[in-house]
Amino acid sequence: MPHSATPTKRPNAYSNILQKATPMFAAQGYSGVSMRDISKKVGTSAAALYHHFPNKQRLYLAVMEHVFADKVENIVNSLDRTSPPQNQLTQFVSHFVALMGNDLSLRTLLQRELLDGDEARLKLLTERLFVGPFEAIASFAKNLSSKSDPYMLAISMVGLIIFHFETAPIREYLSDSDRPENDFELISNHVTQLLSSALGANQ
Amino acid sequence: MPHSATPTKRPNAYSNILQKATPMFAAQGYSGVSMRDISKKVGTSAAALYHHFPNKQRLYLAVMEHVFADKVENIVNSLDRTSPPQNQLTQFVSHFVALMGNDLSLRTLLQRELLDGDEARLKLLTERLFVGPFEAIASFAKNLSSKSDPYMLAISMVGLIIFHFETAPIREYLSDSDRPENDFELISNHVTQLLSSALGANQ
DNA sequence: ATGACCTTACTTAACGTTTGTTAAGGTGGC
DNA sequence: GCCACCTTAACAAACGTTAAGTAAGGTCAT
Repeated sequence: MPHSATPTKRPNAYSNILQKATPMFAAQGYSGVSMRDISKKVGTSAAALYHHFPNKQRLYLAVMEHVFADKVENIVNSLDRTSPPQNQLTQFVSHFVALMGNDLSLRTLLQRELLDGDEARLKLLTERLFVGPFEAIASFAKNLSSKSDPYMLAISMVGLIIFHFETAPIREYLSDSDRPENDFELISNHVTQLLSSALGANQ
Repeated sequence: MPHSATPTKRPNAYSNILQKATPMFAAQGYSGVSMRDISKKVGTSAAALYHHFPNKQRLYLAVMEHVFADKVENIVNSLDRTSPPQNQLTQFVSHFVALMGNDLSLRTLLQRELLDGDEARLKLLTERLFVGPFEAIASFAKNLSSKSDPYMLAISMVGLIIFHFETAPIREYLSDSDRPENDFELISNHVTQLLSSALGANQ
């Protein structure tokens, strides 16, 4: 073989492991996935993983960092602070719906962390990643309504969106009506309308 | 010992095991808790558990049934279908907030099931337990607003409440303002107000 | 260009522990 | 004597992790 057939074939085992491990941890949780499980998916031995990560905990942490980095920060970048708060609301909702809908691992790991995360890790994650977007959301929430606490409102907005994805697997059993596909736009519109009629009315 | 000192001291090992295992599964998840962990908490040997349950899976399922039974059904009973929908909304929200706030295991196991539950178990749980309350909520939601899909609205209501509890552990790191205690009434009022101003306005 | 040397990336084997589960037997109330 | 209820001991498998060795490739003085 003279030179690599595929031009950019240097998968960098490290990030390849992260990539393979991410959906596994998302689907089965930390203690539901063994190092041997991961090694099988990657196609190496279990011991090889220890060449790249000191132990399982640190591998998991690296997965978290890999998943959350950038993506969460992009929320604050996607908001145009100069536009009227109503527009910012619409912007945020459609952006966040797309984020949660397209990245199953991100949403699942986020919810797992809220369930399983010890205090120290939750504090770290929150301060390093969540505070920024949260403040940005609360900021335009404050301009939307003087009636509600903007911080509670921000939590409500996020929860509203996430729960529609969380309940997606049981939706078809909940109501016998032939539901349409789990359409992002359906959720996006529903949430936007609910929030804007809640906040637009009694400002 | 002539007769039992404490009058009703017949703990019925079976339900005692369930009682001890419930918060453990809620906190650590299915694969995070071993049969020996449970046996230690109960105060017996691990093998003793197999006298009451055929295996770990069935023990877990019994825990689920034990936790969800009654409590979830009570939601539909707590609703007075004859009162105006606005009152039903207030009733439901305060009842559901109390339920989620007072029973940590219930909420946590519910969320774990939505994350981990295989299709078959989710279908079973939904049809046997969730459909009733869900229809009841959707029913008064339909009378509240003709604008939104009542089924999506019902999901929104539940998600709104649950997420405020889900994010409770990171709340203090999210905003530096000295938050009050995680007050049920605070959440209850916030959600009720948000929903009623959303739905009362453009009926 | 060669050999010595180092680093990187992996391998197979094995360690001690924990896992779910079973077998075999004992004890106390009916 | 029987049955509900528990015990201790053990099983094979899977767990996280480590040890030791090897093959490939780059570096560098000679």
